[in-house]
Amino acid sequence: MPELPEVETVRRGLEPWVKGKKIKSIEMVHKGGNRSSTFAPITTVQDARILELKRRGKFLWFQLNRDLALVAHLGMSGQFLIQPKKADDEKHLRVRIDCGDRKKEIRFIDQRTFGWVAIDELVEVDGEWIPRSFARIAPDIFDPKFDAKKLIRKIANKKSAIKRVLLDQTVMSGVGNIYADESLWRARIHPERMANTLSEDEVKTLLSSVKKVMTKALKQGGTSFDALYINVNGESGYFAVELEAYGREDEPCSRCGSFIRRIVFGNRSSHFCPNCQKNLKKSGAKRG
DNA sequence: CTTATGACCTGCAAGC
DNA sequence: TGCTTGCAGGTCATAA
Repeated sequence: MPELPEVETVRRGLEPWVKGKKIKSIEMVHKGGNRSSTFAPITTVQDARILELKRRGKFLWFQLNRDLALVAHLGMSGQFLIQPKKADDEKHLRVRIDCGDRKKEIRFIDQRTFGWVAIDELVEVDGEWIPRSFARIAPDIFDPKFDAKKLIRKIANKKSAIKRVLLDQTVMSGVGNIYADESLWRARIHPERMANTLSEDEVKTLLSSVKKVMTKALKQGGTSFDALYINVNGESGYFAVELEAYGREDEPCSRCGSFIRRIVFGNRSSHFCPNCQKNLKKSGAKRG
């Protein structure tokens, strides 16, 4: 569910509850997805101090005063909530963290179990120590390490539909199904266009669309369709009302009035305007 | 190496 | 009122 703007909204909401705090207790109430690292039991970080709450792409990472990190991924339905300690356990409660507040605790809740919280070891990448779980993903578009030139070259060599490339976290992280469709709509590029047929200008337009769409979404607290994505205080995000393509099948395009279409490829839905976002006849890769 | 596919899991809505 | 089918914000192992 959550893409970069939603994960960042959660990070900002959670930060004041954890930054500089000591982990008084941490408990795996119910095992989450089978992706959880088995590097160490979660209670290993008890008594550690949380120095920073960081994010790369869709991964959250609690930086500790240890050689270990506490890592979290929300998957499709994971959420962090600040709850009263005396509130009943939620049906899908996975992890409970007490950071010393007298009345409140942090809960990780996840209906679909694709999310997880785990201990991870640190590895060095580009002179920076980051958790092994996401050491291979590329920087996201807001990361100071984001290198547009390098990315443009990478995309130019991809023999795959541009939508797939946008979703590939090792190319650029943070983009998911909603913001891929929204960015492509904004850049007037068909999701099935082969990446290596895009001109440099088209790729630049696309990247600035990704940034623009995500910046706007972040200002609205992300996109909520239901209770599966909410901020740590239970509030929804309000970007859904501004969506132009995603989830708008058979509704008119706000630019030209044509009806938005939904197609399925790569096991995902793609929404686009058939008039504004035309696919080129496959002429193959450029020669020479 | 690259790219494509389906598996993982729960719950909801629509159609019969 | 069931039952079945399809769909959902993501990632990963495996196959080709």
